[in-house]
Amino acid sequence: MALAVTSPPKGSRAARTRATEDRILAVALESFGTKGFDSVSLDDLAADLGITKQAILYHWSSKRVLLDAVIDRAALELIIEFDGALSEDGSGWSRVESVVRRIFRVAMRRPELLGFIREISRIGGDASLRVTADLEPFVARATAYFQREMDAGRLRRCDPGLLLVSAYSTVLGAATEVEVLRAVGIEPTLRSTVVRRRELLAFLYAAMVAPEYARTQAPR
Amino acid sequence: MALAVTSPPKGSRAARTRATEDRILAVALESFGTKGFDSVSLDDLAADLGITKQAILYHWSSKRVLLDAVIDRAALELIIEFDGALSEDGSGWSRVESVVRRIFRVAMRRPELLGFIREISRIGGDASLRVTADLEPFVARATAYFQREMDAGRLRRCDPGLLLVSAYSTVLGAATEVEVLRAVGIEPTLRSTVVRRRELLAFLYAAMVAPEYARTQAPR
DNA sequence: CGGTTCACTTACCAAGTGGTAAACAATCAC
DNA sequence: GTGATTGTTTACCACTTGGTAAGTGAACCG
Repeated sequence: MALAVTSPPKGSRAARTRATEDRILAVALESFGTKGFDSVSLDDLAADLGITKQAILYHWSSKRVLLDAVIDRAALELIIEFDGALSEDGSGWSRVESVVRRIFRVAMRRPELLGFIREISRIGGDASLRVTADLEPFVARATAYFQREMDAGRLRRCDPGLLLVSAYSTVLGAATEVEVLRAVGIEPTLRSTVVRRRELLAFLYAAMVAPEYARTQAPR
Repeated sequence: MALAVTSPPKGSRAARTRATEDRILAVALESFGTKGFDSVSLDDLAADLGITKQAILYHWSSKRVLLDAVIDRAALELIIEFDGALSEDGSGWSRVESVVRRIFRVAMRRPELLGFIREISRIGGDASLRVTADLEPFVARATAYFQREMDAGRLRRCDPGLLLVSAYSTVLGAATEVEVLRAVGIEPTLRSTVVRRRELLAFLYAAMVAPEYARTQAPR
């Protein structure tokens, strides 16, 4: 993601500045997403980056302003990850399946990204307003897609927004709720993830696909 | 829940002590669940309670030890809320439905309880081990129930643990993921909650109930 | 009644918090 | 080259953090 610029500084001054800000945002996103906003001090961040806290405050005037920047970055990365899947070919179930696979991949490779969105929801106030606004275009596309598929009789008819929330939290839960998985005796290894994804797809398939349409298709 | 003992202290000393500890645990659970463990200082808690921070530290030797006590309390309350539904009469879908309704009720009335469990998962380490251990008996009962229902052909056959996680995170998401709901244009009012619950039940019904069995029943 | 225990407060403390001010060194414009 | 600009550091600061030590008044027990 971020171009990891190491010890010998090169490129124009502007480019190096951009690279530094990029590194800070990347580390901040990771830390905020896994440990939580309040649990990460600016000193912690700076130590991880090998710089001083005041260097961070030079680029963003306060921790809160930095958070806004991290929110924008997280939303951007999320959209990049998922919007592509929504644009892919295929209709009905196959497109839903590709989105679910995409979410799983993100949840496995970059759990902090999804964790961060949750964290922001909890902070509330301006922060969640911001992430909501950032993601609005993507949400609009997704619900519009659901609506079209329902009209075409390929998805079970229901509130498209609620369907999105249900699917979102189901996938997010199965992908990230590690402790709960452990509680039911499922160690989150790589192999079990494949099984989990398969079962979850079956769960979602049953829940979402219109039964009349399903009968005309091979279920998996 | 906690017997709210107000200004004039009465009852035996032991009883009053228990009442105080109860109040502290209740407020701590609420605060930790909504704002997060690190975001709530002992001074904040004490101020909410109208006592001093040192009074809290008298009952629990450190903030971390207090957290353990709050975990135990949260797990106990969760089990009280849900275990009853598992023991109710009825089989197959009707029992699942009653559990879902129960979770919704808890999510609406006491969002901090479910939020706290999430928070604990994120803290990780000893904390999540503890909540896992506390909830183990309940989880065991639930998965055993699913297994029986699958054997009887009333629920779609799949991994019972995964089914529990999927159902759990779906319900929890629809019930608590307020920001996401807002993002898809659903204001979490009381009336919309009823609609949401109905749609979610349909979603889960389609996902969980074995199709052969469903055909013999009135879907709702 | 008198001493002990108990629940709690007042008074602190060292470490860490977000944030400011000023010094400094590399890089840019000329 | 020279002087201004820019990114970063060193030095601070006021305040909050979790936690300790000692004191206090009421309830309990003989």
